[in-house]
Amino acid sequence: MTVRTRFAPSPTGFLHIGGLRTALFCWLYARRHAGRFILRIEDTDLERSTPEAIQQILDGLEWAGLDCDEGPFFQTKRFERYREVIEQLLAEGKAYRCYCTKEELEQMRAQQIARGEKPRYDGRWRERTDSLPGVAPVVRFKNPLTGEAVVDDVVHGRVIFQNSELDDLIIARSDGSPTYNFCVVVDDMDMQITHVIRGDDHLNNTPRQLNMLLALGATPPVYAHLPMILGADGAKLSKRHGAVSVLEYRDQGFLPEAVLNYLVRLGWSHGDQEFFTIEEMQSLFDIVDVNKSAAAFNFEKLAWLNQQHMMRAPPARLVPVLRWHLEQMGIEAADGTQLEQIVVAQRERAKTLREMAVNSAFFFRAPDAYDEKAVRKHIGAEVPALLAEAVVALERLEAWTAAAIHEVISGVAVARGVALGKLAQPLRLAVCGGTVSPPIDATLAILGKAETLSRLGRAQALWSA
RNA sequence: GCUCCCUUCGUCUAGAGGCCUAGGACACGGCCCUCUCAAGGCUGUAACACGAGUUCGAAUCUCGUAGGGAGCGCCA
Repeated sequence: MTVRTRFAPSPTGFLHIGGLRTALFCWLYARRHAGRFILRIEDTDLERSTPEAIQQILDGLEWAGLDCDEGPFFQTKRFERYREVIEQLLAEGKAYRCYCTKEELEQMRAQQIARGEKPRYDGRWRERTDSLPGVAPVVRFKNPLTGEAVVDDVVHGRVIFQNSELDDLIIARSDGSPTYNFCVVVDDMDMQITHVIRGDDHLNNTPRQLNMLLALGATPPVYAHLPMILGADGAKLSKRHGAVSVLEYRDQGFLPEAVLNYLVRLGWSHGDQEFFTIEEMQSLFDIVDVNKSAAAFNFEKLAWLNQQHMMRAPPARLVPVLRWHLEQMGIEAADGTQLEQIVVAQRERAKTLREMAVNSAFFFRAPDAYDEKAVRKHIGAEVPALLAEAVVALERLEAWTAAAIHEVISGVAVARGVALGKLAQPLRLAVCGGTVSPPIDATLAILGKAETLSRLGRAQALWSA
């Protein structure tokens, strides 16, 4: 039997990082077992579902590279099918119409809570066959009164629920529209889902779904309930924790493979390994290795992993991403070769591609000011003469490569009897306006001879005065 | 309130009864490397929630306690 997993988000907001983790585990499990990954949009809540949210989810998954094999399916397009199954259950006596009003139910709940009981429907219409004129009924599923629902969860082990704890849930609203728990059951059955992998906030829904599946004569899927992802403070993940939407990570300069690598290690591990390529995740991931406890999101570790991925990726992989971030800053960088050199020079000194773009702006824009503190520290009385000598030597240089530049600069330093730093820092300051850049030889090589000399000239004029 | 779930360094985790003087990673501190910043190397601080029990032996098994979370909707 081929493995079939599904990711079933509801389009009531953007795709958030917890949802992406769930999607990732579903996707990895399907890929690992040469199965199928199915995308299903659970949009039965007509009030809150929006087309923008649907697009956001699709964009997020595409950016992350989690491609689906089937779908997206939309529950709103399957209402006829749900109606059919509801009729079937009604006809078989496995469901019934309930004419309770919302007010009546609310009162029931209030009384139960007052008595310290678990609020639940008491089944007062379960055996009635009459109707109440003027009231549009809901349809309820006849949950077994006795016995137990046993969920053999891959991550939690066997979890047993007493049927007596469960009530008869509504499967069709008074307007006839089907409800979430019911749609899930019909869809998982129709789509022949073999493994339901989802957040463990759904663990409590599982016994109801299991009972409905059994009532419909379907073979229940394997269940795996993943631990939740918490904010850095250990509280439930929300907007105030910063980036929650998947697309924000793209905008902040994270690589999708790094985000996935970070997420896969939340709740899953493979010995002591921290770095995983997508291919490694696909071949190593297994739900039996998922642990049970919730994990707090840690931006520093994500940033570290992002850098690790940047350092190991082929430079050409990063070029278009860096170009995009530069464009966001109003910098048009046409020369791909130069961008590739920048990537190689900068990737070990930036955690994100956005940071790399910021750090690399000076390659495209001559500094309009020099860091004052640095000028005071590095531009002493001896610097103009030192710089002048370096400029002369650089002007003579034909082969403008990092190695040749290095030779020239260290040659000047040695000749003047000063440490390389005494020359490198003034050069750096002149060329990029600050004290931080890749090694000075590489920096000048990337900048080009003409631009280097032009910037040095400007600085000389200023510092000689 | 009731039901269900969870509990190893600050954080992510390794750990399937002796291999644990509890390992790795992020973060943090120190040292090294060094033209700046990084990256890298070495190194340090730091955890089995608590209490019983089972066992020759428990982070690992059982039961309690405490703390955290989820669910209990004509939301998904």
